[in-house]
Amino acid sequence: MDDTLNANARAILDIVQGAKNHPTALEVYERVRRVRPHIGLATVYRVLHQLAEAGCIKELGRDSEGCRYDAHTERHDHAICTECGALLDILLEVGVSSEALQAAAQAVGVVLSSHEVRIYGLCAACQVKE
Amino acid sequence: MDDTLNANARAILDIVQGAKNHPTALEVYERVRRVRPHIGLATVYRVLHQLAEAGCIKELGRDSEGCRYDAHTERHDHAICTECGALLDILLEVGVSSEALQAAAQAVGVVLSSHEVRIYGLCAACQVKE
DNA sequence: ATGGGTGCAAATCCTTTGCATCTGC
DNA sequence: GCAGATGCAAAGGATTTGCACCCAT
Repeated sequence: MDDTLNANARAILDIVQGAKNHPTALEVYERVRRVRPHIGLATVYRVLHQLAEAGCIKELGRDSEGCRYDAHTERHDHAICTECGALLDILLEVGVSSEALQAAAQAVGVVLSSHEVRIYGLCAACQVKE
Repeated sequence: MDDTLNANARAILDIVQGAKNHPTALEVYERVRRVRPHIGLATVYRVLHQLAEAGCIKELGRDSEGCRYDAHTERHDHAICTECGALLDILLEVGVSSEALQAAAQAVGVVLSSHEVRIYGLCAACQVKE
């Protein structure tokens, strides 16, 4: 999956995979610069798109900071803080029944390929601040 | 819920509620201009935030076109086209068990307030193009 | 020499902000 | 007259693009 990657792409993939959070393109840029100081921001964006296209990473939606990337490619769910926007990985033990998903998808003419549950609420840090 | 709104806010809320799709701020702006030609884009953004804050509408995540708004405030789910990004309302008849949601939220220290299921796949229009 | 990948800078796009003006009370 | 709302234009921030350059083939 990754032996075709060049040095920049390799470094970027390593960073996304090694990140504990879901880094934005800018965060990836800053981190990759420590290893490859001459890399340009445009290359980071280009490579992130390629990696997402290739399925090595996933592009999560944008929030106020920008687009976030996730190297955790197996199906999983997310918890999102309604206050600060923090995005945390979760895994629902009991998923949604796939018949229900299929039915809902069919109802709007969509060919189902995956799904994700998002739960919203206050994260631990924001509970304290309230 | 809306008798405290002024004319601009009223017009904007009407437009979001009357929209069949999930309009972006720019779309709302263009539509509200037909009714109130002097309105500024900044006011549209300000009012949309206020309405979202007040719970009259919901702010959906941003996609390539920008931030989308939804006047459909009851809990529901979405189908998202992986090709063109189209965002469609769906409702899963069989939801996720609330115990599972609670458990997952607790596991990451989040106080659960709502949830949403997202299904991904090709929308009808994009199936044809493939 | 050739083509893809790269860096830089400029351009774009959406969104926010500053500020002077206008409005309703 | 004042406080809040508004329009306009400028600023801000993320992402994309144009283009010349460089490297490996």
